[in-house]
Amino acid sequence: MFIGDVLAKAGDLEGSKVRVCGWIHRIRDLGGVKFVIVRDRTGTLQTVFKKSELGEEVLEELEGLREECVVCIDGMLRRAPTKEGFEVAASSLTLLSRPLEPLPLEVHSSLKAGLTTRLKYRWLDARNPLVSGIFVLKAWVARKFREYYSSQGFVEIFTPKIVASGTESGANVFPVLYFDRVAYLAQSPQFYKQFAVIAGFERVYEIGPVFRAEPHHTVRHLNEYHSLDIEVGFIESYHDVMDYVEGFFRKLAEDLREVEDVLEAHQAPRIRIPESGAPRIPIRKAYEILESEYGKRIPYGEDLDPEGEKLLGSYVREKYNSDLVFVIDYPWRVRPFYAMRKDDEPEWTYSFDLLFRGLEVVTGGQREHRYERLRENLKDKGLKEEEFQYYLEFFKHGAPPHGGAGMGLERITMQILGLQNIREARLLPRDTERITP
RNA sequence: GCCGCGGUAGUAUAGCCUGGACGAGUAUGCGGGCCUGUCAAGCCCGUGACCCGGGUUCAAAUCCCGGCCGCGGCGCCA
Repeated sequence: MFIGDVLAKAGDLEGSKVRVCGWIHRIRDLGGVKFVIVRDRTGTLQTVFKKSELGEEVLEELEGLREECVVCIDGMLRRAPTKEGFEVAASSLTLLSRPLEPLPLEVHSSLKAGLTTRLKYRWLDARNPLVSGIFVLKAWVARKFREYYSSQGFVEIFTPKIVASGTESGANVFPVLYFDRVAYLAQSPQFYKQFAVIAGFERVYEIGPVFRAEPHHTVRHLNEYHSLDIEVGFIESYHDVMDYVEGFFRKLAEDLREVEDVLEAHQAPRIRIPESGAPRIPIRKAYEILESEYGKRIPYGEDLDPEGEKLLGSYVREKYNSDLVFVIDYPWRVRPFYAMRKDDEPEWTYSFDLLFRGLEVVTGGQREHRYERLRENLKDKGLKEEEFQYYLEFFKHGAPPHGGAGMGLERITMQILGLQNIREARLLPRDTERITP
């Protein structure tokens, strides 16, 4: 039985025999009485061994016991002035495994170690409840994503991660040997989710890994991460896509109490989204706000830099009491060729980014679904049509207007919990320096 | 890719600027001892480190040069 279950039913189980299995979290040895705190995924529970009750022999078995030994302990559950309100009066202990060497990382205080050390010994670090909580929350976000979009009539798809070319410039992809040819790890499911819409599924979503071969050195980039992707056909405008994205975040905000324990442990605040909706600010307006409010100048027609995003994040927080802000109508020159350009001003696009507490966590927009326009876009970007031939083919036989978005699962997790480094939100991060463990 | 910072016991740190009493301090872990209600248990004893190579100097953890490794900012992006 999980410790969490024992504690949940403690009222009924009081006075009866229980068995708890897990790792030894702490030992407090007072000589004639020994407290052994056991930890499993669901919590910790104190067990107590008394010499006067058990005799010398049982106590001797505890010699050499130390932190992170794997044990099962049998005993009687009773009330006690512990944090949990209960303890197990132990009758026996079964030792299943013990550390062969001094621990390179102390589990109960692993967060005091440097991130490099923690990642090197991640199997120890992840035993810290504060750490495993991150991944419980991450799994919860993924589940909410599935639930929300399924409920909105979306179908989950599973697209190839080995691909023939990148989706944009092709510069930032990892090559892999594919029999006698070179293939690449997918940097985005972009083309295939559009494929799925055109193939008649109309509304699709996918949770999958994406690979970016950029040598970045920052706290918000990984070379492998999980992308939450959606794509929707028959939209009226890119606002429909934003509505779907906002709906998902609203769902997260509403249901956040389901993961209250994790939030409390990380002292994470609620997600604030105004009743009227998250503000949608054209980037040209954002330039003005940054300049007038903060004296921050972004060159006209450029993307926001990280500082600009942070500032805009605090602006909407104060002005709209919102953790979310859509920045819309990005310049054509900073967006990929498949973005739809605005009818009346082709230097701008029907696209958006979503900033969550000042960090870009979602990118999306309406896609160009008209074959000839797509060819023009490619040409305008200086891309070779031949390289995107297979993609262009999709659009020859009836492609509805559509749009979609890609969201970074680790970035969302990081922003919900206020983590300082995205690597914390990835069990085994892949970055420029790290491919093990 | 460009720029900046750093590398001291298993882990986390002090010391470095201003070279000498640093024979490298502290916490925790680990080994041993005492202890029957701890909850960061406590107390006592022990254990264990200056990234590598070269240079300056009477003297280098400390200053200089090179290397290796790591971290971060920017660019790019989720």
